[in-house]
Amino acid sequence: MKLSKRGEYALRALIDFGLAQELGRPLLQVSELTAKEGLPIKFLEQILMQLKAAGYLESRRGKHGGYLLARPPENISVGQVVRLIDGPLAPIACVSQTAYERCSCPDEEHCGLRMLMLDVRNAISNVLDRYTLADVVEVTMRKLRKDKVPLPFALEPLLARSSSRPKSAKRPKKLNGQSPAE
Amino acid sequence: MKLSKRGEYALRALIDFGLAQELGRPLLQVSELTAKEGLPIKFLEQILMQLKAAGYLESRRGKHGGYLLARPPENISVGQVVRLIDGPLAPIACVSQTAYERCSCPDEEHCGLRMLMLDVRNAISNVLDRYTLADVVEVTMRKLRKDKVPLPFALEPLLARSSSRPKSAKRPKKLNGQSPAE
DNA sequence: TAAATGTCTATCAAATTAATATGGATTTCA
DNA sequence: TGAAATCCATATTAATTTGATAGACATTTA
Repeated sequence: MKLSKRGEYALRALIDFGLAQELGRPLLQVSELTAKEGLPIKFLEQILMQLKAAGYLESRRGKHGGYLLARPPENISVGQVVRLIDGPLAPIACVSQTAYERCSCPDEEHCGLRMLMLDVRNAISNVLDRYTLADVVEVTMRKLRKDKVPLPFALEPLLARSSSRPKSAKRPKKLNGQSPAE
Repeated sequence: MKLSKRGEYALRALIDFGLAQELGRPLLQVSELTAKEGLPIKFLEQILMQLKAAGYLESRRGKHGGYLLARPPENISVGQVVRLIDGPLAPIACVSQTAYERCSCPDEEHCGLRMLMLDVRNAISNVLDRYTLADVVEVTMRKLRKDKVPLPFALEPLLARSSSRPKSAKRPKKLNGQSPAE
């Protein structure tokens, strides 16, 4: 029932982009991400490109380039991201809602394994398809603040003054005066 | 979130052993199983040996040998079987209850991904750890009967008269007069 | 004693996953 | 203008896992 590293990194990255946007600096460089999370940079690049191709991220090229969310986090379903990267949620193809495939058993309609795995699929979907990136970011932020953990993603890493505003900026959300970390 | 073929075959086999026991002929040969489910015989052999080593099955060697359940189906947790064959239920190791491992993220306690995946783990566990083999067999039997599907595992394949009784036989459960299939 | 079965271990092939490498295109800015 | 920093694109490889096959052996029954 594993989530692949690729899937893990993709979600970590998206969550970071969500946090970054919330904190007023939506644009992150690949190198910042790999530094914060300790991931192989070239591998992460591939993943970000895939997320971009799928419409989750957009990018700025050149010297002070980077990636940022292309859509409001409320609009990004965690389940869809997992499907993009790791394939269907269902443990076996014959119970997948999005990628059904007949399985080998002689009588699907009376297959005990299938009934069981359908329950599992639905259980997984009931989590992943209910949460959006915004939910995950929100609960993360809440927990960080509650425990007074320094928030990540300093407002200005070197210079990024002229970079664009978040696409669907919510109210700017005044933060408490934490010193940024890392 | 895949279940491996190995896990799939293991569960299919156990369900079949459960049905067979319920139908009064607990002992099945590997060849019968591969015939019914269409699986590679040598691969299934390995899996059955693993299930035997783990105490789920016992075996009879020699001419009219085969495998049968070693424990009452009520006592076989589907989740434990999946763990045996496919490893922990948790999508990532840092939320596993049975095989916890620290993950790469700098602050586990405030990791959004981790909170999310913990929910997924619990959702999966809430299905797989609640069902026993007996539950799966029962619902399968019920459905087969409701739809009047011929029940599998004829009482006497060739000769098996002298084979042992089921270990923890429940009431013999008079079946309706279906003709056996396959 | 021969046939039918499970037992055991080794090996292999294919697929998937994870990562690395290399060079190119674009932008910024000194 | 040109060098540095970044994203872009593709190819390659290394490691792991998965799925399966092979073959000799042991045991039981008829």
